[in-house]
Amino acid sequence: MARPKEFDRDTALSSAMGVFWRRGYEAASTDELLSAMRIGRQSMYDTFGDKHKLFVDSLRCYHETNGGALGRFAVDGMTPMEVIGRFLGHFADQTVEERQYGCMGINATTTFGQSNPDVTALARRTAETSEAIIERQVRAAQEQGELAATIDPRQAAEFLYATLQGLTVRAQAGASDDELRRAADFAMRALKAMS
Amino acid sequence: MARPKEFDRDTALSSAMGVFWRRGYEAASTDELLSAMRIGRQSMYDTFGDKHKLFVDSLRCYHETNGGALGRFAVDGMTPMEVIGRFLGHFADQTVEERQYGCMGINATTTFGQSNPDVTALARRTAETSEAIIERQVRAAQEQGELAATIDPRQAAEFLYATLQGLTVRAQAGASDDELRRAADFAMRALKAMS
DNA sequence: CCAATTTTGGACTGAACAGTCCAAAAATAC
DNA sequence: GTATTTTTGGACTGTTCAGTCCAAAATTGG
Repeated sequence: MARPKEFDRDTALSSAMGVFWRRGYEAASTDELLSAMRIGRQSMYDTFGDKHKLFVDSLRCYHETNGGALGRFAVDGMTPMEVIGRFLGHFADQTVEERQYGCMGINATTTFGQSNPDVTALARRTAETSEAIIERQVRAAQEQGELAATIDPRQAAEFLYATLQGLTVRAQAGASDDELRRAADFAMRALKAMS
Repeated sequence: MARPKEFDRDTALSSAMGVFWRRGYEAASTDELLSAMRIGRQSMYDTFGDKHKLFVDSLRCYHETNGGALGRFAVDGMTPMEVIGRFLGHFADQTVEERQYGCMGINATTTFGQSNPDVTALARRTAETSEAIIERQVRAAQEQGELAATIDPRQAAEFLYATLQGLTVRAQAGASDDELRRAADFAMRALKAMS
């Protein structure tokens, strides 16, 4: 057999993801990507094809490592409604830097719209994953009597996910801690008030 | 005196805005902008400075022509809550094309984050304008007894604006009519349930 | 009708870009 | 140790980009 690759594909991909996330598709030059990935030009083209394929793979990597991020907000001892509250309120725990990079999925959506099938499909998968995680907490909240049983869990999850995306954009735009917290609190209070 | 400009500045700017809105900052080449604006290269540089200044001016133009767009949703004979319902539900009236271009302000935010002071300031102004329009309708709804007087109008407006931004992103990502309508309905029902 | 001033558009420039090519190095299998 | 295969990195390429330059055209004031 022949010489093995010196680098780990997933590690390099993760580095590329970071660059695309922070800089966006166009602003991320191949040179910048290669420096961050710590691999040679040819290795990148051999392994990933071209810049656009690398981006799609990076977005897939983001989906896999961060798409289930909501799931990690659930900590032992928290009630389902407390978990949902953290979904909406987690911006308070973020640094200014983290906020301003926003969500790579949203950034990809606003950059490519639906012009790219791969990006659209990945965005859809991320949305489905996230909504499923939220829906599970809504159902749990209903089972524990924290939330009215008459609420449609799927609809509630779609609403909460849209609100979460909105808060992400507001945070990226530089909204204050107070505004973000107030909007999240309001959403939670409105949810609890429903019957 | 001397020869007057052959083109109208605002008309040209409006055309540039359309290109930046649809294509994004980087993807909009100067050639594409000039074709759309129907002016020569030199005229653009003389009048607007450079591409980035043209973008900021375009964003300002967007703010001026579309920032108050929410205000136009209010039609005679509608109750304040019906108007708010249209804020959140207007996506149903949009074409697929309109949806996928999203909101130029959000697109600018996800492209530039807070790295550009002019963009940040304009995004902030647009947010303030929109929230003020929403807040006015919330107060009106309270005065007419459609909404509990105990609700803080500003907080409600912040919440509704974040939700609206989220729905815009969901629409841009290709969410179905049904999902958009359900999420908007849910938000309205939650709002009405509050005391 | 002429002088002054500005617009205009096409040619040009230098830089940056994504992507290719190729020779040398490295690692395995035998 | 050698043949084979693959990686590697740097040089290279053609294109595209934002922005500049300049000469000709156009318009107004007198």
